[in-house]
Amino acid sequence: MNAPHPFTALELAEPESRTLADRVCREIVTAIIKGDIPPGHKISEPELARTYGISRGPLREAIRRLEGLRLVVRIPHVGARVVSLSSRELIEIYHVREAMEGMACRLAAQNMSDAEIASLRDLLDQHERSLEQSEGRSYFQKEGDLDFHYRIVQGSKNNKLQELLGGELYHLVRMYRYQFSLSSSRPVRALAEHRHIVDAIQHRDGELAEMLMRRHISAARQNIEQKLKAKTEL
Amino acid sequence: MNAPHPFTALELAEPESRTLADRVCREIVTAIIKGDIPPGHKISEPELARTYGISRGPLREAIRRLEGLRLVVRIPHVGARVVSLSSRELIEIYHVREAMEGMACRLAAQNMSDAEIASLRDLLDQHERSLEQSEGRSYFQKEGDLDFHYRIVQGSKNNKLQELLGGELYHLVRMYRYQFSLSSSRPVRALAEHRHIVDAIQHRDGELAEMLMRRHISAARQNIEQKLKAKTEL
DNA sequence: CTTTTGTATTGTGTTGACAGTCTAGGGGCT
DNA sequence: AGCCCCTAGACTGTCAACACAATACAAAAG
Repeated sequence: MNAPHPFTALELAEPESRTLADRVCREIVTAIIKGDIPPGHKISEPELARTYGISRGPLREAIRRLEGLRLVVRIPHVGARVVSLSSRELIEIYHVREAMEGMACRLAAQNMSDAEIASLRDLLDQHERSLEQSEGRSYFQKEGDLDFHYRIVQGSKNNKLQELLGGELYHLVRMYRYQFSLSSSRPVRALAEHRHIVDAIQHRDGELAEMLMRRHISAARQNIEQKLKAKTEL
Repeated sequence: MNAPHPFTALELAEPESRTLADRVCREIVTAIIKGDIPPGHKISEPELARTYGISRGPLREAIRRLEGLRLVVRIPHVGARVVSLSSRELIEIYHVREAMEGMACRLAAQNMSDAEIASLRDLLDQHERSLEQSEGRSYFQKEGDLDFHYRIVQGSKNNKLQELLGGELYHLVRMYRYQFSLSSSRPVRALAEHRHIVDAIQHRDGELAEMLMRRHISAARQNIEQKLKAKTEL
């Protein structure tokens, strides 16, 4: 009944890609997100080709796709490097999330089915139990939060929103969380905010839902800004 | 001093791409946007390779990039097709624009330099003259409107916003405009709204600027919805 | 005449090899 | 000793050829 692993909702649809390039692309994505390939690291085509046991052709196509996902930057005749994480870019991403997920929430309030809303409540209950058990450090901090946000985005029934958020931004957010260990340090408060958002959606109050989501993400951003500031002042 | 041609702000940085794949990719992008390759058209690799006089290797990488730009959809072992334009997706894009450009406007109000704002006013004056001359059909309708919006996005100083809007959405918007001939049919009103937005930015009133931009795009969306409705009722 | 199956052909996925470009290291010059 | 240039190596960009999957067509059976 439970998800087999916390990534479920975030993984792309196809479980087994039919082409080498797609399969390797996905492997490299997770390798980058988990930090197995560190930020700024040079990506050597012959080396990676040997590592994954494929030729350079499919690998180059995979890299081209990674470029589209903004996970690597390519310079002609020089090569590709994993994106280096700047705190400035992280803040930028949160501004974009505030705007887009706010809109997603507004649309979700008018487009989500009652069943989806109920399922969303179940997810929050699950988070609460997980929160009590581990005293707020394990599941919720890692992928559960993104799981909630992703469901809202799905509930907007807006494909472009889903593509833009799920296709690029969330990869980067996960990457930052893994490497900066910046996972939400205010899980109890965040959970309460999540509940208020679901309430607004259930009442079909799009404006309120949007405002609450924007505040929620804005608060998370300010929390991160403050943390980063404290870090640099050490 | 003036832009050499109306596309300037929209074109990507590099004037001459150093690699075949990049060059061909850009050529195909314009071909798709202009409608030379119609929506839904099957993309045959050998055919295009002959057309552009290159091998299939770089062409495949270009297609992979087009896939990232959401201009083509690929099915493994079947091939790539140019995206087919649905009116639903067009509406979705305008919802995304409302959210993202609203945020861009808010940020622009606090981040644009006085010189940039002055330059923006010049652009609007230029639009007004062009509007008087052609009685509102030529320049402003085609790319001038997007030029204004793109400058606001640049003014936000948020790279992620620039990437997401300039990299994917604006290509699609231009594509729709070319093919549906849906260019803003309310140029005078739109220009007035643009001026109000710049006023708010100049007063450094981010909240007002965001609200005005959201209304502006929302009005454009409703205008399109109404037009599409009238079209289907014919 | 319709349907189904087998075959042929087109096209995608993949590989290996070749050519041009960038980088690094060493030697010569100031 | 420091700087510049040159050469060697590695790597990226490009091309042509091979293997397999999918589609289209045609022939035969119901």
